[in-house]
Amino acid sequence: MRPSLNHSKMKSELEVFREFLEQKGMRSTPEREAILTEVFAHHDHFDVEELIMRLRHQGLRISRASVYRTMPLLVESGLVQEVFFEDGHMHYEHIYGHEHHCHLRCLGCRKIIEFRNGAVEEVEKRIGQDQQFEITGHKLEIYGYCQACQEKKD
Amino acid sequence: MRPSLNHSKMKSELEVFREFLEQKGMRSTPEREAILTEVFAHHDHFDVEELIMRLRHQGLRISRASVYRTMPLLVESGLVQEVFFEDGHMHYEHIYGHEHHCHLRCLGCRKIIEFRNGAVEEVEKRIGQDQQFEITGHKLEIYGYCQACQEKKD
DNA sequence: GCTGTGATTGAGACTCGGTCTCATATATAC
DNA sequence: GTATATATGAGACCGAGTCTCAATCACAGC
Repeated sequence: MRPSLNHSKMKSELEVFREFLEQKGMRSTPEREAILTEVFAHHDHFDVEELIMRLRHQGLRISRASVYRTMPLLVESGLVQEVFFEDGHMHYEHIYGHEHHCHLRCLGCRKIIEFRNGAVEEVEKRIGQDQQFEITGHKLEIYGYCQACQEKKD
Repeated sequence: MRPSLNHSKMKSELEVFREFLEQKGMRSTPEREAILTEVFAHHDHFDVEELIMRLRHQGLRISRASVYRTMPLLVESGLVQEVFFEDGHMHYEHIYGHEHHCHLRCLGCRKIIEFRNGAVEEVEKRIGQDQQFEITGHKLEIYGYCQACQEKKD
């Protein structure tokens, strides 16, 4: 479902992550790389507890602390982004290798619909210029009711 | 700074809140109304702890539980919105009587710049039509570096 | 390849935002 | 005024995320 970019000339996420760590004077460790690999192994939104379960399921016993410590690194490196905060904890998705997209959230069934819309990026660019702001990213979240839930309401 | 609408023909926030509560079969209480009043007494973003301190400062001893219980009501009634989750807790602002605006967040100094841009709303409307979604609201948060922090980085 | 050392990990204690419980109080219907 | 269902307050509780510190490990320098 999620549109992918042409990967032929792209660095792998592992390369990107290693370079990011090196440039920060941090070390590449099996734990960090296993977390990265698992994050990119599925294409859905996830939260940290889910990720830990998936790692456990692989037979990898990486501590909760390490996973929590690694998440901000993945975000800072631009490989992953925070999507939304719900049910008391943050939800993430990997974004490296995917075109930027925004989220429609149904308040009825909690379904998330992803969509791409170039106009958003253009508006963003203009706003940055107006405000003399160097934009590094944005989060657009639209909420409401999906078609099915609109019908249920009636 | 924040653009206000023409209030001449508008219901007061208190009226809106009372109607909202009645329509939900809930009661209007002095605690709920004091919380509402305090929320509308200042024009900055706030978090629940701050709000509780402000209420205490007024000599009002409303329990944390009541304040936490009231916040979702204010949000659901459309008087208040969640702005962003930061430092481990949610931040709010009152929106009733103000034009819709979005937020630029500086990752350097954490400053928040509010701005209004009609193009965002138009894009949103179009997206809703495309996806057959009934849109009730949206949150656009752009992050990056303000002019001062850009200079500091060099 | 071995060594030294500073970064990293893991286990579990800890913090703190937010929720829940339940006895008491109170808003509203009659 | 009375009945009753809803709301409040105090504090216990929950759970996401952080911190501590001893043990381990990645990597630079030899």
